[in-house]
Amino acid sequence: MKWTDLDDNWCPVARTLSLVGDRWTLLILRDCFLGLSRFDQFAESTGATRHIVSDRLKRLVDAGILEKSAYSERPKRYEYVLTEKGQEFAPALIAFKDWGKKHLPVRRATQG
Amino acid sequence: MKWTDLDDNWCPVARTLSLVGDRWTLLILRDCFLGLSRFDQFAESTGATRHIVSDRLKRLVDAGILEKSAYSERPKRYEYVLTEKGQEFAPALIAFKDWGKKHLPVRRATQG
DNA sequence: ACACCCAAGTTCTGATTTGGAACTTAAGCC
DNA sequence: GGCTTAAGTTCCAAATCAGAACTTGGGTGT
Repeated sequence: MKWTDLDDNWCPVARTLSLVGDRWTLLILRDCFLGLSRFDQFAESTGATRHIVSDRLKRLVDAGILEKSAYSERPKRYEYVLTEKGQEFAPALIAFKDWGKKHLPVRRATQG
Repeated sequence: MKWTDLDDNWCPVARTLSLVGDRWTLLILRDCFLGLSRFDQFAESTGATRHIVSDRLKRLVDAGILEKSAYSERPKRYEYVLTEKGQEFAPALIAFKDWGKKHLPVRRATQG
């Protein structure tokens, strides 16, 4: 079974995962909430390859979660911003953040 | 960059994703909340291959999100149940569920 | 005893997806 | 003309996945 076969699953969680169920997609979404909006920013911030960033942005735009618009005409330059549908994804990321803060503390500076 | 390189990221969302940032893992977690607990149940319910189920259950147990315990001694049979750490992941799945229900309605039975 | 069934995995192979780096396109700057 | 920026695309090797078969340990039926 593959990715998109979940998109008509009976379960709303599964349907959601068919769209955003991979780490890079969710990381890009996090970046959007942090105010980033450009291709290179996503690539640098997430650590994903440009290849992946390109693919995931396409999916997100197709799904109506992000909107691609030109912020410069010549040279053509685009930015990606959250649609309202995308904005409403915030609770999920907040839940991830809260869980991570509580259960996965960064354990560097080992009691130095 | 790979999966587990996110586990000491400064961002709690990224750290969370290093553990549960893939569709099968999250689908298995959903099943746990629905009351499923056995290997074959996860495989059938999620549609993931046994290979993947095996791998993801291991990760979840290692991470302390699920606990593996024998429900039968001879033959040895195991089940997987949410730890408290795992239980606390509920808000994230609820957020996914709510978002999916609102934004990704199943569009079959097309106005039949 | 012998054949068949179940649960929980593991193993195998071919197909798909990644990762990483280089290349492209279009324009501005010096 | 040559360097820089931004947004992608292309290429190949490596990692991961899908699907099916096999394994292990025991129970059930005859």
